[in-house]
Amino acid sequence: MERSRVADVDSERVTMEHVAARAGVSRALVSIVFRGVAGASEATRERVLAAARDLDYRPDTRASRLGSSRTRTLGVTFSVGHTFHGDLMESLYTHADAAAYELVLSGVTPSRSEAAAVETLLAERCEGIVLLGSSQSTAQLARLARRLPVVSVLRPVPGGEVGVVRTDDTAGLRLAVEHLRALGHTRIALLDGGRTAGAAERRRGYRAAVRRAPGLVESILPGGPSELEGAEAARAFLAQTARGRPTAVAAFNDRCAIGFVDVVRQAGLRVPGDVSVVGFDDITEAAYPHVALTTVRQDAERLGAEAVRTLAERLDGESPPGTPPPPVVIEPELVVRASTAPVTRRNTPS
Amino acid sequence: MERSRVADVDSERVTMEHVAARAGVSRALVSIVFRGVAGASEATRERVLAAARDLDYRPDTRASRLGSSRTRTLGVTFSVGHTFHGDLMESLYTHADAAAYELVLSGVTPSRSEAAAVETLLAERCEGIVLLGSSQSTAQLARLARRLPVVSVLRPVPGGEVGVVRTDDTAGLRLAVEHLRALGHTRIALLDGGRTAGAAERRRGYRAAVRRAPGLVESILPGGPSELEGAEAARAFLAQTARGRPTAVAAFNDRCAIGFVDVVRQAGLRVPGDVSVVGFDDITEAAYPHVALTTVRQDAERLGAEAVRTLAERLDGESPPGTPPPPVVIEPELVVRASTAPVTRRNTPS
DNA sequence: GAGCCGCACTAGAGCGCTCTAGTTCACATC
DNA sequence: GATGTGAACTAGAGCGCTCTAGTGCGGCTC
Repeated sequence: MERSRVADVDSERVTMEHVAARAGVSRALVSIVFRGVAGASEATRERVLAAARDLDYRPDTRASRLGSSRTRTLGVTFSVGHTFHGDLMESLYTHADAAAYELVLSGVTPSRSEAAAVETLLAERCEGIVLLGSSQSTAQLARLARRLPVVSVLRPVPGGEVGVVRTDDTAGLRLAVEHLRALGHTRIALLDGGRTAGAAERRRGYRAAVRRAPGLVESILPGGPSELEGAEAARAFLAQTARGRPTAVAAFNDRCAIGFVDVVRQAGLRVPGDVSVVGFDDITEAAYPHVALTTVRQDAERLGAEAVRTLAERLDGESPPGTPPPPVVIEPELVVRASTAPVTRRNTPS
Repeated sequence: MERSRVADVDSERVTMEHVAARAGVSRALVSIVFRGVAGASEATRERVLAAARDLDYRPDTRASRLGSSRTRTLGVTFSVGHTFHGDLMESLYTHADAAAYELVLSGVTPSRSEAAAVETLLAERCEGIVLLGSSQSTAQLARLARRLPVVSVLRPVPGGEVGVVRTDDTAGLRLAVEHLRALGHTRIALLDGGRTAGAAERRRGYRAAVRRAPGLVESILPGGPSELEGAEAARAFLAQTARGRPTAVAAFNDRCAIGFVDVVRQAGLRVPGDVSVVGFDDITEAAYPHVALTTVRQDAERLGAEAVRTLAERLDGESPPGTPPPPVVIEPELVVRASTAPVTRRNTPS
């Protein structure tokens, strides 16, 4: 029963053999044509492709990966529905394609852990793995990196065993703080990112920038990766006396900043009139006219490009095997929009 | 050169053969253990698993899919970074797992078309395909459905060749309009979704509801799938005289609603004091306290479950092959939060 | 005309699994 | 003791490709 149904399916399955028969050549020749390597005359090449088109044939990737010594496959773990991961993925697809690698995606959801996602990538025999905003421990990552080349995007990993491609988070927050200071702000708060990837570095950048500049006052409000935490931070912000409140805020990321802005505006404050806000990432929404968020831009295009390059160079033997490449740190860029303005008498009632 | 490097990799590769040798059994027995089928004694089973653990072995999915007549694999196309697709994916992973299918993801990005995404899924020899919010033409989808079972989630497809799992969009907008009417609103506008999946049905639902209820005035503002279009619609809304403006708005989706609310609030209007707003989807953000959007909830969990069930039943031969199942239409649910309120004298200056 | 080159093409042995058709063996049955 | 039974296990032929090591042959040189 089961067998017979399967047999039906089998009979429909068109393989290289069928294409070869139709084109009047050997299987090997068809393989040569589809891999795009030398060894077939132009005439035959076209005949084979025509036969394949007629039969609606396309090579079975499972079989080709098995047959070849290389799978030319890169695994990617990411959070499904995460806006910035979407931007990164766009870049990964482009550059993987250019480097002749295929991408295998494995999503991380509330009920599907990153470890499980990685497990399926290993079972697929990916040659390298890209982790977007990994939340695994350094030890776990190091163990994985001993198996195959791994690059952590967005999240720094100490120890040097794991490849890292990230934005200079520390410099990013320095940029944010200096921008606000140049506008005359002295009470600049940080909406912290807690334990999220990159948060520790941004906190460090904030602290360093505040301490270096004379007259700045350090003030850290608990925040987090989404609008929810930004909104909560706003409530804490509003609970302070108007006199004692910071006049500017640097947020862990754009979504956090957007949640913050939403709530302070609903409370009747003006952004940037009463409080200036700087985000981080430059997600698509930040550029929408009604949001117009000043932010520290992470270059998704370059982050993706470097992640692929890092792995491809190791896999293609262009860089010494064994030694993972040094971390790639990309400089962020301040994008000034309409959520920041010079400090005014209104928000510094001295 | 190339060869030698590859040979090194080969030597590291641990296969079923190695596990079998270590456990002192045949390859076939190891296969039996890993597939979890009957035919191995408990003692042997444990010995094999122990050997596998020692060698850090995991079966090669490429090879197992090739060897078996079934791949037990479902392909999914989705928009990377799309919030609601993230919610759906969560459900898809859960139910695919329960039905003993694996998911293969293929992302759609601005530079990677849905057709290209489908192409890689076919090359992977998926047994069925789930399309989230497909934007392909009916003809393209019908052609694909002739090759293998396909289910379109969120987007209705006429013709009956393609499986469909969706929310009753029409009923959803009726729910929204009736809720607003019950609050006393008579001028209820629709922020339209344009050509996005589901938009036509929602428009129809809005029209029907408005026409059925005496006293309601039809008013459609161009909108779209993101905050950007919601914000633009808000500007058109604000351009109307305060007297002539609708007192309530039903948006194509939550993101559109959020953009709308943002802009009208920045213009000094109160939501829901001056204008009530209803969204659609019930994305995570809609429930955040500072957003508190009244919305028509699409049940991501059930949509995902039905998508998997539809395909699994056809593939496992439980439903007659050839005839695609009837469309599954899931009733939406109104979630009342704080963005809607009874009409007041203030917003109906008669 | 012998010898050689290089292009176009083929044979066939893998790749790491699955799965059918066995084999083996302890134990029960008559 | 011959036979049967069923559980535990194995042999080996695929699955649809890749890729090395060929073969065949037209054209060139000397």
